[in-house]
Parts: sequence; C-alpha cells; structure tokens
Amino acid sequence: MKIGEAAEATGLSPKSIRYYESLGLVCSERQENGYRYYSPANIRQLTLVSRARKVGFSLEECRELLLLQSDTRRHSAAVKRAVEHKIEQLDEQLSHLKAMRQTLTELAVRCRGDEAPECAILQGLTREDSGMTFTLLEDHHE
Amino acid sequence: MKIGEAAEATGLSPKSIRYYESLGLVCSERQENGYRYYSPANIRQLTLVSRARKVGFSLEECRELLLLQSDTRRHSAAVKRAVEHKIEQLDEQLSHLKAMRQTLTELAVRCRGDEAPECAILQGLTREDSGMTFTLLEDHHE
DNA sequence: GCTTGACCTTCACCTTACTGGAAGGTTTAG
DNA sequence: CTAAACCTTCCAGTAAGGTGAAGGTCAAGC
Repeated sequence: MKIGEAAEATGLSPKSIRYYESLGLVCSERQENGYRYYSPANIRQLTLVSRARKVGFSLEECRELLLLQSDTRRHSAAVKRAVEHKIEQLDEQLSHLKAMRQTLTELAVRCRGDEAPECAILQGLTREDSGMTFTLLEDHHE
Repeated sequence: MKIGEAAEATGLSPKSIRYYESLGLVCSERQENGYRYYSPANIRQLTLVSRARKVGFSLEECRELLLLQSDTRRHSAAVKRAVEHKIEQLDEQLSHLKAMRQTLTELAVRCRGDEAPECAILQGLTREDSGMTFTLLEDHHE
C-alpha cells in the first residue's frame, strides 16, 4: 500500500503518517521508486495509533501501545493497566471541567441578565469576597 | 503595587502578568524607576483574567470580558451570554471526554487482564470489525 | 559598602500534533 | 506527449500560554 492508500485505510492524513514515521512510531519499507510501502502489519500499527488518538492517548502513549502490540509475549494485564490509567486521566479532566462548569452556572444564576449594567458575574470574577471557588486543580497537560 | 505584589494578590506569576501586558490585555503604569505600578483597577483586571482562566476562558475571551468589565454601560445580559456560551463549550468538551471514556471502558471490560497475551483491547484498537466506535467529534480547540 | 533579591529588558525556546508550501521526481490516464 | 495526481524531502509556521536565559538596574538589610 502506498501512503495515500494507507491514509485512506486508517483515517489519517499522509502528512500525519510521515510525521509519525519521523518520530519513529511507525516505520515503513520503501519501494524501488522511493515511495513508502505499507504492509498489513504497518496498517495495523497505524490503525492502532489512529484509534488510540481518538480515545485520548498522546503520541508518546501510542508509542507504548505499539510496543505492547508488537510484543507477542506481553500480558493482557499490561494493556488493561494502560487503558485504566487513561480512564483515570479522563476522569480527572472530567471532574476539572465539571468544577469549572459548576462555578460558571453558580455565577450565571446570580446575574439578572437584563439591560442594567450591574452584573453579578463580573462582581464574582473580580471581588475578593465573591464567595466563589476558583480552585485550580493541578495541570492536566492535555 | 509592584508586579510581585500584584502577582501575589492575583495568583498569577510576574511572567504571566508581563505576558498579558505584551498582548495588550492588562496595561500598567510606570513608576519613576521604570517599575510597573498596578492600581486597584489594574488588580481587578488581573483578578478577572486569573479567575476567568480558571473557569475555562481563553486569553482572547478574557480580552472580551475585560472590555465588558470596563464598559460601565454594558448590559449584564451581554456578560451572561458570554458565560452561557462558555458553559456550552464546556458541555461539548464534557460529552467528547465522556464518549472517549465510554469507548475505553467498553474495551477494558472485554479484556481478561491476565497473564495471557491475547488482548481484546489491542484487537479492538486494531481490527477492522472491532465493532467499536471511534467517532472523532469536531475539534474543540481548547 | 556590599550582597542579595526583586525588578527591568529582549530574545529565544518550550509543549503537542500537526499542516502548508516549495521544489522536485514518478506514475497514470487520455 | 502531456497533464494530473501521486510521491519525495525539507523548512517553516500554527495554536495557546507561557518559561528560560542573558545581561542590567534598583532597593533593602547586615
């Protein structure tokens, strides 16, 4: 398969595929004319990356998954651990977003939302004694 | 107030405050010695940015909020609209994350998680007929 | 008086995951 | 034969939000 076909088959762009190769994630063979050639095994690797990205794995995490994929002696427990860890990360992000949403709705309900200039939202975002919590959870770097 | 005090008061770093100034978000006066001087009004602006960031507003959105804050004739309805729009964006992000989490848990439950190499997760992330949905929702650019 | 820490400036660099475009070689359809 | 549609490499830029380093000034405490 040429790169365009591989892209078609995996839902990635040719650019992304070359980029992954430049990172050493998914290598390819070369044909005589210099074109990249993708074997079924390569396609499986690209599919893994494509799908893993869609459920929240970073490219570096995909690198780990590719190692697990290629290691025929790995324990399925190792893969499951990786997925469960990712679920925990998603849960952290979810609770972070929920907390932000909660703060915003608390601000919004106190705002008249009319033509007057007084605004409980701006007061809440400005005053020392707003009584709101603006807890910044640790960074979630993704 | 000097920049370090302003940073202390708002929970921002001096670097961030200078960065915001470079973007034209929050300007400052200068003392004779060249040091930045922050008035109470400046501190309110920085507080607004600091808190708005924590509930999910981008710096460009903070710029809009600062305009609303400084416009004494604005309608509180305008502020409320901005907040409600942000809540909708958070909801989109939340549903995206929930969908990813759902897919991951579906994969995980099918995996034995034992010492055998066969792994339903890797199969699901690799095979054409995995039956899993890897729908990528539109980008949520934040 | 001297050191230390906080401040000043500017420029450059970091992260992540690509994408755009130039300049050129190849292959395929008509 | 030619033109479109591939492919190649490489360099640069994007987003967003900063941080780091280099080199210089200012103010306060011992």
